[in-house]
Amino acid sequence: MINFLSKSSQYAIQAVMFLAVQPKNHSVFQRDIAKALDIPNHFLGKILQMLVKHDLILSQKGKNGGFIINGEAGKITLDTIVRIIDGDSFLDGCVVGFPNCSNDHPCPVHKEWLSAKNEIAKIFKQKEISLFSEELQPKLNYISNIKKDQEQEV
Amino acid sequence: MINFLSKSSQYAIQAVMFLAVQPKNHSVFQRDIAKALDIPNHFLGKILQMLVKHDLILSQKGKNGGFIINGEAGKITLDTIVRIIDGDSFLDGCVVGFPNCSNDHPCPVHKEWLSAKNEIAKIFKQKEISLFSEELQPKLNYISNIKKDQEQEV
DNA sequence: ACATCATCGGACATTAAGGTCTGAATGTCT
DNA sequence: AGACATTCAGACCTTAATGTCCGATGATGT
Repeated sequence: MINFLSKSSQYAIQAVMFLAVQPKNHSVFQRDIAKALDIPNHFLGKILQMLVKHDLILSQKGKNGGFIINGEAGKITLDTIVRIIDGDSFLDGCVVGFPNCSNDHPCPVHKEWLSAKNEIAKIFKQKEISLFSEELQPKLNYISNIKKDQEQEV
Repeated sequence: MINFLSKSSQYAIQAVMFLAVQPKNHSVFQRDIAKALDIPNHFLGKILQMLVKHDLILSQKGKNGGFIINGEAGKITLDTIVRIIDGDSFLDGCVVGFPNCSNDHPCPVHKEWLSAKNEIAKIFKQKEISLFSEELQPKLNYISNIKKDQEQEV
């Protein structure tokens, strides 16, 4: 299976979704996020730091510390997260890797791939985290259930 | 930039396109394909071997040897090539990497991503190599021009 | 002030993809 | 038959992403 997004981006998105689902003003420890989502703890650490630096989430050191979503959780889009982690050019480039493929000088699949990329870009830009909860509560439950499943196993 | 396809798949597709564009019964040496498409020579070697094993292209050893497309060039789809190189599950899996995401148990972006994947799958399955030449001759020229550009530089 | 706890930050280890090299196998030409 | 040219096949190296470790930093409660 080919990863469209890097693991780092995937983990970042998962973490933000998880934090967005928490009760108001409820911060979570890194290790608890890692356990709930089955992400390597220290690897998650660096990803959370990046999200903090870009003000998507807030961190608090020491006792009763942890991470919490910054402001309006719903305003964060997947696009924002991926650009922070994987950079702005995550949707650029030729699918089949021709070096000088461009709109002026299109490779054989250029037009078709452009259309697919636009649909992907739409998903990433339009969908704010909050929309998922408004549209489909069951989907939001998916994420909180991950934690519950984990606890039941222990 | 994130690679949707692996380099190996990209190189394989490029090589097949290149061979499909050659004059009838005209075989090409590995090193000439590599030079024309700017692909590492020996790396291309293994990819060509895989394509030979799966009967997409034919090989001939010795003097006047080389590689040539097998049968109806136009009948080869991108899907066929990618499955040979990257495996059958190249479009499976959750975009954001949730471990147990499925149709029955969808993650927050499951439905949207499914739709995007379907469009991508359509591109890869429907589009035979021949269609590109029928639809858009300039696009086919793109590939032959790569070789010409190379020759001019030397 | 002090002990404690969790994030922060850099160094280091592991893994998988990508790429290189060399010799064997096999074909063609004279 | 012999020389030669090319693919075939495996071992090996390199690089970037992923994952681990540990000490420094800063906040909190007593």
